[in-house]
Amino acid sequence: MPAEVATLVAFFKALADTTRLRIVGLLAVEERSVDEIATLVDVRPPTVSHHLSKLKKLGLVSVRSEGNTRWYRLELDAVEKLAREVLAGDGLTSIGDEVEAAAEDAYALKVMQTFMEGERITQLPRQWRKKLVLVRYVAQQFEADRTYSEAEIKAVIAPIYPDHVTLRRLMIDVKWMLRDKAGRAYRLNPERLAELRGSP
Amino acid sequence: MPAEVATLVAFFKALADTTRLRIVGLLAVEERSVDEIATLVDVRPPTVSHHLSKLKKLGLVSVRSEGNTRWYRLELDAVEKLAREVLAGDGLTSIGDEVEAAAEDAYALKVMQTFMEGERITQLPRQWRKKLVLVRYVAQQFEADRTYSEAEIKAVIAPIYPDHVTLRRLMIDVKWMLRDKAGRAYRLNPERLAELRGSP
DNA sequence: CATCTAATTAGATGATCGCCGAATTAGCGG
DNA sequence: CCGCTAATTCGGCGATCATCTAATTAGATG
Repeated sequence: MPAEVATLVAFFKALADTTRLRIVGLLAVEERSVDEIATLVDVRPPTVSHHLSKLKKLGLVSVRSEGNTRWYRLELDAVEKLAREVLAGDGLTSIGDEVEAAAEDAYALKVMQTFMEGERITQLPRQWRKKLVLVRYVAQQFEADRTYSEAEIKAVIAPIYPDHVTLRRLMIDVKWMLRDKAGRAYRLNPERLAELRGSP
Repeated sequence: MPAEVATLVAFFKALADTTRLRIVGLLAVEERSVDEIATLVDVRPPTVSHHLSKLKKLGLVSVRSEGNTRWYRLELDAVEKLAREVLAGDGLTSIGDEVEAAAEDAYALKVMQTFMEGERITQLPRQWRKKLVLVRYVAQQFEADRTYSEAEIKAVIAPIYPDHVTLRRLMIDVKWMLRDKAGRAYRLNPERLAELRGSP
């Protein structure tokens, strides 16, 4: 299973402080007491205690009591496990997918609100990705399981956007629609119908 | 060369924010514009710009201009390189060494200030590591290249700490001092003289 | 039981930092 | 050259967080 965003952020936060990273460094060498750490990194013991409790909560560090001094040690396995997730190659990519999946709809919606007014496209965006959103919207206006003549295509598109030729060409470039190689018949690409209906 | 503390902290800081990590995730999949990112992670463009500039300053991200939109991409090499330093096994350890080297003196000083008064040891600390500091101090009071009888040892230690027997035994346990196996002669361990003179 | 030491908790302060809205700059098209 | 879009910069607000001192808990010692 890929890394959760929240988990990774927590991990990075833990090491994103000079004092805390130095403490972790010390514990990577050998176990140490709060008091030792305090003098070695030059902060007061309460501060060290505070940092250690954070690290402990994440399982990066463990304690052993002896008398009334407490010996802290680094849980190297936990550290390496998390660090490895970042390296995993698709570790970051999977975060990207996660974000996209959650927000692709919102993006399409925003683009449509910007470049359309009701059912009509007011202007074609210049950015390719935004253009795609509108082309997809137009393609959704066609029915599956039938063919369209050039005139019929125009009849559907023109009310949405005057320059129907451009939009027809775009639909074909992007392969939402196929052109019959023999004559002048068009039809929706049957292989991508599900894709066209689904939200993304 | 091992990782600098400051470098690593900067790296962790960069990824230690949910929004920023999600942005990095998106860029790990494909290059994106500020505007797209803004809608996908649901913050205003100025915020995205702000984050991207931070990432760029660290070289984790690069830009390409096209018209007046700017396409950001992730520098995967840079990310992996830094992440690998953490995993390097001795990556964290080397930080520990760095901290120790810089502060071991301070630690010894503090221990001595706590448990000594002038030239005299007021009390022997219970923590082993603290005890070591004082034992080392005592060992430094002896001359190299000569031997000591038991009485002479006592003559050196007693003014510093009444229980000279304990301290003598400690010096031997820790191997600052050697006991002649035949008789009753003691001398500093010649193999560790340099260590005894140097500050740590 | 009184005392000492090690550590933690509590409360306060100051700095950092993410986020936003408003204003500004840069590129493009009529 | 004016208007539009994309992006950045600026100033400010609010939250988070590292750090400190002071007070408290827990162990060990005599």
